[in-house]
Amino acid sequence: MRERLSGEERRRQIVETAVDLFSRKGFRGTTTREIAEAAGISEAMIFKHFATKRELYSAIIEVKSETEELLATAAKAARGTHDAEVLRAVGLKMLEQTERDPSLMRLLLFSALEGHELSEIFFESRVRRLHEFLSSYIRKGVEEGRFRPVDSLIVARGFIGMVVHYLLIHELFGVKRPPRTSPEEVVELFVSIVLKGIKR
Amino acid sequence: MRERLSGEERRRQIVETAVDLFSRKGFRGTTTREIAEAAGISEAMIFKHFATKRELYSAIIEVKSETEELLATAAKAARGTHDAEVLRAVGLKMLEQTERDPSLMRLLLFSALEGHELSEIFFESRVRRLHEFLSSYIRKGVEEGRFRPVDSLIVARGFIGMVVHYLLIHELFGVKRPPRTSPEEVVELFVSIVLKGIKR
DNA sequence: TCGTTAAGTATGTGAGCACCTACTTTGTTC
DNA sequence: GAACAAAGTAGGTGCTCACATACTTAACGA
Repeated sequence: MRERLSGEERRRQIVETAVDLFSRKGFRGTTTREIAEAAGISEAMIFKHFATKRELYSAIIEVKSETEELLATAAKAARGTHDAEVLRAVGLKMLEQTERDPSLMRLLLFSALEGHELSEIFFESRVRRLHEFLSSYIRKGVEEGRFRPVDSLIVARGFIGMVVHYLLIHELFGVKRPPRTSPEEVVELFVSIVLKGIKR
Repeated sequence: MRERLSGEERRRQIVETAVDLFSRKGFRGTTTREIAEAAGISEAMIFKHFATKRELYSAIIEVKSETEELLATAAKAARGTHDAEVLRAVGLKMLEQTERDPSLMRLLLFSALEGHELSEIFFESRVRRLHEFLSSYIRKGVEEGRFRPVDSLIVARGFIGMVVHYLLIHELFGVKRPPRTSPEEVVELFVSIVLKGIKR
């Protein structure tokens, strides 16, 4: 016998199931039938909760854009004394979060490539705000004379790019992780390069 | 009246048309009907040249993996005197190549996300070899004492990550380019950060 | 305990997909 | 200029997809 859930619960369960499938196979690559099977219900239940497949996809993206742990961590770290702490916190959080659940990164890439209109919202909440945060932090360092005069936004993106690319290579292209190098060491190296690279 | 081409020519034309469509909409998002229409022929012609849609996709990836201008440029630059020249050459080439034709980058991402089996070959020829090249260049610098002892592969990926992420943001997420900063300046900044960051 | 509400299902349906079959046109060769 | 091979087409075919319809079952308050 199948478990009977409340509307709210079932809705959440459908979203969770769909996240997994969409992130692995994309919007077009995932069928509503598959989602229903994986959730252990009939297809019609999906359409009772979401008018269209696209609406389900949008619901996912909205839910996923909300969980904004990353920025909070970064902001807290920004009150630390050393520049290294801030960058390290951001880098490690990105690594940890993505390695624990790569579906977000894949979803972001898929929606951008497939040209989903909600990709922008997603990008805005997940990427842009992080860029802004790091950028303004670096700009302050420049103004205070700790860093040489650089375009802070480009530097911020550069640092994030290092980390993102590292993740991309492992999570997306399946390159096996270097056995003797820990994530902490990798982030540490990136942090030290950027900080040495922009200091006066 | 439609132009009648030789088999070889038509085959090439189909591939070119398909590259454009696949890179914009992915493998699953592109229909053989669309390709035929865009190429100005009937669908059956596609299947006369390629047994399956997947075979057409594979043909594309093989063709696209071959054009190895990038590494050649890099290798030439490696004979230059200054480290900056080498990194600059690699970075600029990546920028220039991708901005002229973003389809390659999109194709690479799509095939990795969609889990196409040829993604690996693609990755190997386009990405991995560049990593190896830069990595061994940096390793030499470390051995010769110009750079501090760092994991050369991580650094190489870090630098490439900076450039790739910059491209990703603009080509994929459609962020408008900063009006006052030229690509040359951006690459120059990345190069200077990495070189200052790893020098003794 | 009965009536209402909402969760849930079985079974379509029309559109669009990859791919096929049976055929016609065109360039080339002797 | 006839024979032949290869380029090209019109019009399917069966399958899968998103989504719809008509129904059944369970939960729960009055």
